[in-house]
Amino acid sequence: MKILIADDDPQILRALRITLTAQGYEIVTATTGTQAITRAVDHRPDVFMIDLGMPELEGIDVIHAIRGWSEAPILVVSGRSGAADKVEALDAGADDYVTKPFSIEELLARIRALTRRVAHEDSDPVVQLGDVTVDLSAHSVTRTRGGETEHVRLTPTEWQMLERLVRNPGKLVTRQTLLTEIWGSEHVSDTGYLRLYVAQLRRKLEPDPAVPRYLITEAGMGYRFDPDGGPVEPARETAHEA
Amino acid sequence: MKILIADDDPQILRALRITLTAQGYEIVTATTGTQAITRAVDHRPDVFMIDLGMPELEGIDVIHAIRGWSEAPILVVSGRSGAADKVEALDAGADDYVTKPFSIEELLARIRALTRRVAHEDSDPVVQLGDVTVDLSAHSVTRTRGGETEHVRLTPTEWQMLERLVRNPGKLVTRQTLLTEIWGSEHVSDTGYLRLYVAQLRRKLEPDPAVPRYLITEAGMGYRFDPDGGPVEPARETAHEA
DNA sequence: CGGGCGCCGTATGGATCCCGTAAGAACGGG
DNA sequence: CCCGTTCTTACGGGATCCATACGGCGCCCG
Repeated sequence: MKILIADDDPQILRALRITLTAQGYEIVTATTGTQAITRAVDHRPDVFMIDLGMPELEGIDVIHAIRGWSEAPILVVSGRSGAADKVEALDAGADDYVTKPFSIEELLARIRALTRRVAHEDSDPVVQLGDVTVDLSAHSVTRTRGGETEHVRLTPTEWQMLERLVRNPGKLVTRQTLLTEIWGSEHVSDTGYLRLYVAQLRRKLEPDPAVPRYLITEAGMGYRFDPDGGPVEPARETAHEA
Repeated sequence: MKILIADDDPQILRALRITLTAQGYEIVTATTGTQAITRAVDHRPDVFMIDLGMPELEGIDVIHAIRGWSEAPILVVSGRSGAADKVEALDAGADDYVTKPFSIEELLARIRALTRRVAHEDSDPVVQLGDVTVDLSAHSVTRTRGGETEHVRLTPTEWQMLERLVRNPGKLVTRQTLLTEIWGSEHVSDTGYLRLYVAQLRRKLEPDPAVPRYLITEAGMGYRFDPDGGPVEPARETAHEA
């Protein structure tokens, strides 16, 4: 997420750069109106923070210029607190207006509110197991067969186990961990739950349940989810390499 | 353009109603949190103006509830000017925060800024469930049978539930989520509400209520709306078939 | 080299919980 | 006071979960 900050006060610029960088934003700064436009065209920021009282070009004109080609949110930061200034800026195309001095926490929250609408493409944890798609956020499992998608129904316990495995791709999940996290801390002795539900999951998810490629069992330790699907032909000899 | 104003001060309500009506807006008012949610579901406003200090239900909870099914802009109007309150409201899903007393001109400008963004978005929430059409924006359900269209009446609670499900197509909606968002955060134990209203919805919407194809129940977890209508042949238990 | 043992996969049956349905009471607005 | 909505209660059916049993496989050990 890239933010362009246009302010003629270098001290404010420095402070904001430090704070916003710490929040994970990428910062581009400008000290004049013309520079703001130039850098905006150059860097294509996702959010604008624009001060009104800049030399060379008024902030209002900068807003107009930006709105000529960008839909990105514009947050105006200004020392003027009059209603007329706010109305003018907002009607020019700004999305929010904050007066100096402002709380940095509030500013961050307003930036989050503005970017929330633009950046709803937060990567959904979606995992592919051959022709089966697992969407953890939607709690849905679908199998695509010949262009047709059909839903695969999972019981709550099956979900619990699948979630534990998929959220740790490639890593071993101890039998102990699964038992205590799903059935409670008092369960330590394996009475056969795991084998049961792993079998059930494989039957519903694996292309060939008899030859597991994604839900791998580590004998004596636990289970592991292999996101790559393992080898296609497991019957060969892959003995000693380096 | 319809605006819902939720405030416990009837005097403010009256003043805002006059001013905003003069601007060409359609106004819906509410004086309590629960009433705000009810009327929101009922009238589907394009913008929300919510006061924080309302009885029955905190403004924050109202914001959460609205965000459960609506993307409409939320403007918080509050007497509290602390940064913490602002951060909390904005992070809960609000788009703007204005402190009382406020300039009416500024308020109008902020509303214009918020609605400007919505006008560009073009999600037309119309869903088909067999021969039944659900128009979320128009707040209407019609069944077309042999060229003839008849109106289907839904109670407010039925709408609440249908909204939650249809707004999240394909995604599982937890029983917990439905309970807390529709009946309040104090409800956690299922006393049978959900089964009741889901049955009611199925009776009114499903082509064959005995074999649900759109309002799918996920045993032990919640419910899910399947926009594709699922398979014609309901999936049997996973045995050993090709 | 062979047997014993432990671990894993699979199948089956019963106990329990959850879901769908219905009928009736309580509540609130017109 | 009537009517629509919401809530309570109860019951039958089905799904889920759990316990048990059996066969296969690899590993350790004799």
